Parts: sequence; C-alpha cells; structure tokens
Amino acid sequence: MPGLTNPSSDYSAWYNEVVLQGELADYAPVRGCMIIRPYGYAIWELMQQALDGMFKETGHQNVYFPLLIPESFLQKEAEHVEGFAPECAVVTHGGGKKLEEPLVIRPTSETIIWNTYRDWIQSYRDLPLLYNQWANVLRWELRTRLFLRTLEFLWQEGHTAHATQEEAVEETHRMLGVYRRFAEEWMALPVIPGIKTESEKFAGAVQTLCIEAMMGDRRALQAGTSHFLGQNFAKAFDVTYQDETGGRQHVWATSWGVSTRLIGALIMGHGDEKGLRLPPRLAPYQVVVVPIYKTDEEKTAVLESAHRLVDFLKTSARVKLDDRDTVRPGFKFNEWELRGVPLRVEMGPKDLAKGQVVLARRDTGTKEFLPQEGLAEHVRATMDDIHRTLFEQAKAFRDANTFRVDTWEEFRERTAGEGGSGFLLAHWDGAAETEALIKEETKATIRCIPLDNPQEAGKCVRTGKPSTQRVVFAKAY
RNA sequence: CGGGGCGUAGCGCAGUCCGGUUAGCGCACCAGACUGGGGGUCUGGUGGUCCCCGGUUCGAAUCCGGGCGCCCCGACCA
Repeated sequence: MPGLTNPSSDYSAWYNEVVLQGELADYAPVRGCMIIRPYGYAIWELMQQALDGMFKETGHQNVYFPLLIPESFLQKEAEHVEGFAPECAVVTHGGGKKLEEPLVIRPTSETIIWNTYRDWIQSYRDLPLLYNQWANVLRWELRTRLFLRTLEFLWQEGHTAHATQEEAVEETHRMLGVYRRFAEEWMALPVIPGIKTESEKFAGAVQTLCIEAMMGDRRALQAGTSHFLGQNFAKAFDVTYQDETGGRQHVWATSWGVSTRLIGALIMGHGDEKGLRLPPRLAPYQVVVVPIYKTDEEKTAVLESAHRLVDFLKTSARVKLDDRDTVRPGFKFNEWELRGVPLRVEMGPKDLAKGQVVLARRDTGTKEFLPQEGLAEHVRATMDDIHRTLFEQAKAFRDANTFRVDTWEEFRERTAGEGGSGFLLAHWDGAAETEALIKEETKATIRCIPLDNPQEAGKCVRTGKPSTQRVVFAKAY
C-alpha cells in the first residue's frame, strides 16, 4: 500500500486518498456518484443511530415519502423552484413511453410532503406534525467531491408543521441544538451555531440556521442546517387548519437536515498525515486487537488469549480481532491507523508471559504497557479521553485560525492565495451587495451570524458603513 | 460551461514524439518456502477488447479524423 500524500502539501489529494485507501468509498461508473463501502457505511449507520435516537427523544417519528415528485410540485413555491430547478434530474420516460408529466427525482422533499400535509391537517388538534425521513436525494451538482458533494447523497430530512410561528421557530432552534450536540458529543467537532444571510439561506426558507465547522485546511464546512419556513409552503400548497375559535390559519413549517457529508467533516476535522482519526463514539471498531507470534505454538497461545480478551472487551467496546495470517503486524498497524481506529491492542508472546498488553492510541500515537486485568475499564476511560482530546485539538486549531479583522487590507491578506483563510470575524454593513462584492474579490463568504452574537459598534470591513456586530467570514466547501 | 490532466492487467504507471519480434515494469493476486513486536524476502505462476468508431499502411497502443468517459482547478450548491 502506498503512503499518503501529506495533507500540508496537497490537502485534496490527501483527502481523496484517505477515502479510497481507507475503503470508505469508491467512485461509481457515473460522474459525481460514489459507492459507499462497508467501513464508510458503518460510520454512517452509527451516525444514523445516534441522530435517530435524538430525534425520537425530541418527539419525532420516521416516515418515508417517494423518490419521484411531479414536476409541477417544484414550481409552486417561487424561491424554491428558482433555487432547485437548475439542479434537478427529471424522468421523462417510463415503460418505454413518454410521460404525461415529467417526474423530478427529489432534490429535497418539502413539496411532496407539504402536498400531503394538506390532506393530513384539518384542525389545530392535528398539530404539530413532527416527522423525519431517512432518504437519498439527487442534485445535479457541477463540481463533486467524495462525501462532501456527490450527485446522490444520503441524508435525513425533518419536516414539521406547527400551529404558531413561535412553536415553529422554537422547533428550528431545538433541532439546531440537536445537531450541535451531535457534532460536539459524537463527532468531537466544535461548531459555530448561527444564522445564514439572505443570500446564503435555503431556497424557500424565511430563515436558515446552521452549524459551521472548520476543516484541517482552514476552510469552513456547513455541517447541518435547520430552516424556519414560515408559511411559505403552507401557502404554496394551501395547507390550513381551523383554530379553537373556528378561524382558518395557514400552518407554520420547519425543515432540517444533515447528510453523509458529515463523514467528510469527520475526515477533514480530525485527520492527520497517517489518515483518519475517528472519534470513538462513531468508530466502527473502537479497538483493534493485533496478535503477534512466530511459531505455531506461539500462534496458538496468543490467539487463544486474544480471543479471550476480545470476548472480555466486547461488552464495553466495539472490538475487532485482526487475525489475518496474510499480512504482518506492521502492515496492520499502518492500515488501522489509516482507517482511524482509536485504540490498538498488541499482544505477543512477551506480553503473554508478563500478563500484559500494549495499548496504542491513535490520537496521540502513545503506547503503554498494561496488565490485562482491568483493561476494559481502562479502555472505556481512554476512549472518553480520546474524544476529549480530539475535540480540544480541533477547537484549539479553530481558535488559532480565527481572527478579528478590522481593515480591508488585512482581510485581503488573510484571504489571499489558495486554501482556507480560517474564520475571519469582521464587521459587515448588512447589505447583500457588499457580501457579493467581498465574495467576488476574496472567495470568502459569510458563513453565519453567530447566535447570541455580541453586539458592538463598528465599521464594515469593506465599505466602512456602520455595523452593529461581527459576522463569520471564511472560504467554504 | 471555461482551464488543466488522463484513459495500456484489479491498482499505479512506462512505452506514443520517431509505426515493426511474443506490449513491459512495480504493487496486488495464486502456489511454495523462509519469515513475523511498525508497510517482509526468495522462487515460480495467473491475468490485456492498449477507452470507442473510422481512416492511412504490408503492419497501428503509436500517425490522421471523429466521438466518449473520468479526475483536478474555477463558476453553482448540503
């Protein structure tokens, strides 16, 4: 197996190699599509389990709507059609015949869902509707990257309906909070929760909330979004309910989603020159046991002992025994490091004799000798520590690459050249034209206006016009 | 859609400029032996529509014409 390109010399080559060599995914026969391999899919399944549990804890139920949407549905919400029509794939033929009405392959499901909600909602007693679906969607992107932006991707999309604006807004924030917790507590990634500007918000939303993370090349990645849709879709699809007083009201809506892009965030948020570093809670294998032996007698003894150890550890961690006889230990070390397994146990004749094992940490690269007794406890504690360490490292990196920028000169300097610029906290006059101008001149965009943003008087970094707060600029994926 | 790169064994590539034995190398794979605490060594072996179509030629991976596809960089976006 060839070595990895160093991330500091060519970040995107490094990223692709981690995905391909680590066997997370492969290219598909069709441009921009990918095959998710077992190891990559296992990470996605762990993400799904954790998120699904959090959705259910917050009162949501899963549903499934169809892949195909009548083309006319997309056209009912003006902003929505403008945003999505250019990237829709359209089915025009079926069964060898031209269809009466073309069918769009869903780029997102608001339209088909709200078309259905019209029938499901009559009274305030029917509300709220708190539904989520796990699905694939298709967007005909021009430029694709494994996991970060593929034509087809897997995601979850929550679609809720509420009687009042207050309730819907509260739901939007609640789900952003869920995403933030997931990012921090499962992915070990610090994120900035915030509000998108008008030009960056979801097509059809009144307000888009997001969490923004910093990748290893100092670029920003939007890791999740939660939209307050107002009554836009209710009006487009004529969804109303009768309130307690007998009056007819339009329903208030939210939608929110995260996708397989999060796997890309994991890679770029924690990876190093050896490959992936998985946070333990999302690692398909949390511990890999590598037996070491020369002779047949040693092999028998070591494997027997290794099996006992694995059975023992199984109750407290996801353990993989790598008993392949076709590759040597050094190869296994490198391979599992590339694939980001948080902990490795090495066990050989010398260890057997001493009743110990070698425990190696992926995050710090340190090795320690430990008695087999009490190992499960130690593994559990170490995994918690790895999670903390990954989070702290990512946060330290982000903080070291976050700058308060007050002059246009400095802004230009920090965004010059290829690669990321870090997060630039700068004043902005609030005008879409200024935002567009800055984007054109520097490639940096406003990632978000942080929630609970401190207010301070200042001058727009580009125009010098008065401003009341700093916003987060960055070059983004 | 613009710019760049590439298409030859499962993967990575050489050969193409300047046409000519049986298309080659590394890795992987198969068999065996020795090995085994950080990406093993040796011996033998399997595996090819040279992206596709057409043309030139006694002869094309190589020259000419046309087409297709993928990757990377930008514009669009989770």
